[in-house]
Amino acid sequence: MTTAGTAHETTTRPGPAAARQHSLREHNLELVARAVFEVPEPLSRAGVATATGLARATVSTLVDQLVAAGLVRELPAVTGGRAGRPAVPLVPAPRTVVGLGLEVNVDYLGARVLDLTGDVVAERVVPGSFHDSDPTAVLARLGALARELSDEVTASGMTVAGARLALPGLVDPRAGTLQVAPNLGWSSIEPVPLLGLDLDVQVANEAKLAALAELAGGSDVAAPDSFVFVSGDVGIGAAIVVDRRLFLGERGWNGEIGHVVVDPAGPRCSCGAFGCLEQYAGKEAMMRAAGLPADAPLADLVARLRADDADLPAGRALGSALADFVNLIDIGTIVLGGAYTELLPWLRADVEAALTERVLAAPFVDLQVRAAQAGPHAALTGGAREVLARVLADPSAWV
Amino acid sequence: MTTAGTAHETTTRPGPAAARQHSLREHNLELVARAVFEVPEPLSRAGVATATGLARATVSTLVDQLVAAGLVRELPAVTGGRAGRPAVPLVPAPRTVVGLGLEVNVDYLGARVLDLTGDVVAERVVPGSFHDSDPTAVLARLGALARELSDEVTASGMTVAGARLALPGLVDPRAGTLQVAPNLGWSSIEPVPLLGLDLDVQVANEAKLAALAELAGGSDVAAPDSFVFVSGDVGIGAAIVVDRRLFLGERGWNGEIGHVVVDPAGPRCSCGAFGCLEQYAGKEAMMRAAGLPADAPLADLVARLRADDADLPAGRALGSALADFVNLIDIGTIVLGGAYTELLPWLRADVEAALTERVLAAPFVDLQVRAAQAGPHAALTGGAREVLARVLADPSAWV
DNA sequence: GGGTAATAGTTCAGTCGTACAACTAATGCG
DNA sequence: CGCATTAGTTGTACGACTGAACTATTACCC
Repeated sequence: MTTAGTAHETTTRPGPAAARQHSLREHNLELVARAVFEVPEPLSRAGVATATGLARATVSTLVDQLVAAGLVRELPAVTGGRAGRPAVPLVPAPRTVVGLGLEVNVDYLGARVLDLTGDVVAERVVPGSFHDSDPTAVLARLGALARELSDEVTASGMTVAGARLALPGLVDPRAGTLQVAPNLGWSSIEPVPLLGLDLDVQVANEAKLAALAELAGGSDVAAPDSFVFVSGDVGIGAAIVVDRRLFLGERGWNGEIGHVVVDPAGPRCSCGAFGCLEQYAGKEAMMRAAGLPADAPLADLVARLRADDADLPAGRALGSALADFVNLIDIGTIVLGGAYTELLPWLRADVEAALTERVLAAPFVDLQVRAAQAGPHAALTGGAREVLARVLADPSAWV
Repeated sequence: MTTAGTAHETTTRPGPAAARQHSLREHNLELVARAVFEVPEPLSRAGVATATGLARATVSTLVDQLVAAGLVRELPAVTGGRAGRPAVPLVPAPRTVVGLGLEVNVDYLGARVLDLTGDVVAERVVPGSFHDSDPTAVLARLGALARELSDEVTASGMTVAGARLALPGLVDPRAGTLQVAPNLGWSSIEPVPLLGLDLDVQVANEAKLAALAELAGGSDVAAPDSFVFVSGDVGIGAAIVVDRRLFLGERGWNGEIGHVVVDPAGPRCSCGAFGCLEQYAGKEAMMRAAGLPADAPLADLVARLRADDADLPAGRALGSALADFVNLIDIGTIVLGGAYTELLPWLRADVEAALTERVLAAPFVDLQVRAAQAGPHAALTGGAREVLARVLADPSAWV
């Protein structure tokens, strides 16, 4: 079923649907599933009951359904030092239902499979240079890679619930189209059919999916519930997460911080305007400012910065644009991803100074700037997690 | 019950609550209420059934409850030219449950009562100058005004469901506090107790409530489902509406477009930073640019513009800041309120030029700039409507 | 070792809300 | 005047949750 989401256009506003008996069950099934999945320590049926407020009897039937569907697994009863019948711990079932994350970016192409526990089950990442590439050829190649991976995990008895394709550009998830990806040189295509996959594949913006990966948190630090994720590379994209959900605006084309005005008298940008952030804090601009070739690897810049012990001039520009962002949307935590993760030590001072100087609410808010935790190729992880989150949100489809 | 919302802080994430049988009823009661309220032509019970997808029998019992609660009224059966038993049209009950909107702004103070049909039942607006005023005295005065109005409508048999107090500044609705309102000269106060009202009063930002008023739409033009509302006066505030709901960010302190960078080499702003939009497109800046005294009435500026037939220089700055806004949040419709409503003819060209030049998604979106429709003192209307929207969202509390 | 308290999980009758179908009510039309 | 048509009501069936009683399994104490 190679679908891209049907666009049920009606003249009347959609509005919420009528709630029937089975809507109740679906709602509570999701509630129980979340209770099992989003808790550090495994819960028992009784634990789920107290956590959700549902009756023990109700929880039992719901959990049984999740176990039967293969989404939840029972661990051996643990006879802890407490009196009473030992509890049966419930955990996300490993290696049963999995999500597939796909990505084409400027310098690599890859696919990653995650299971419900968050483990990486399999992955392939192919470095390359996809600047001004041919979408048909590249997507066919990624499709072949994905099919290989998918066949592999299916042979091991897992079910691939769906896939997300991350692209660095303006994407319409509902229509399944890519409007334009400047750094790939792609425009006006329908990427999903070109993959040739027999799966439910949806396209998404790379920064948005990377932000979702960030939500899972690092090994030591938990992710904040609301943050702005800024992915700095050749282009600069951002995503807004509020209460652990992506905020997409009208079409999902928000977060284009790379083209915020830093100085109207500044250099001309590839987008046609003058003084965009990208001309100060894009990867190529940072390289040139450091006296390096525009396409030098990031490591060269880091080495130079280590040696010179001087801040990046990009910091002031980035701080100014981020202050605008915070003034406009009121999110107090900023997570820097992409190249910025590694460059943060030489950016932090100027960014924080700009924020305290320019953000109106700064005296009343604890503004935080932190490095991304999600690791390399975060969009792959985010895409796979998004698929699995959809499974979690509607477990009844799997029962 | 002079409350300001309790802040149930728990260590665990709140999450959705368990759904019981009565949650079903509450959900469907809201669904039916919305169907009756948000439709231009009155619906019958059968009409509501087809519109909501609920069974006719279910709708009947739900409608009966709404009628019994006094939220919905039955009109005389209309024997239209069609065969069959005549339908009983259902309409929002006039003058039963009402909402109270309150506001203190720089140049006036007022209260307005709306009923469920959207009619203004009563209002008082007192012009004045509240720049650097004493919050205790001013709020006591507004409280007296509000009590007068409230007593009046209560004597006519109506029930005041609650009130919203609009203030031009940073407000924390949950805590019921005002952090700072620069143009009033107020900071760090709890306004609600100072009103001395025996009602559920909540504070809110003025631009946010004005945007809600805008949602009701004008007499001729329907309001868009998603838009950015920019309220331009001495200060410049904005609100973001997505799918007919306010987007508030983390604390409701978003939309501070007045302090977005227009030019880092520009004049120093009252906020301490340089080159903020307010220094170009704030009311006082526009007056001075036109050679008028900073506190001249808006009509003087309009007269001058009519005579000169020249665009406002503020247009370019405003357009630049709005382009940043659209790039960051992806909302295609911009509604200009406050002083901008009247000044739009002399701003439009430059604003639209900046948008098409700077917004990355401009080639793919129909960007629209339009004048606000909500009329004078929009925040009063928005506040009252917000109270009534809360009634609509949970009619079971009134049954 | 056996009794008791404690906790987990299951079973079952009770209640509530919706769906479906049959029924009554009221109108237009031929 | 009868029939078709549409609105609204009544009654039965079914599904989902609850609470209480019951079973299962452990720890602890004498």
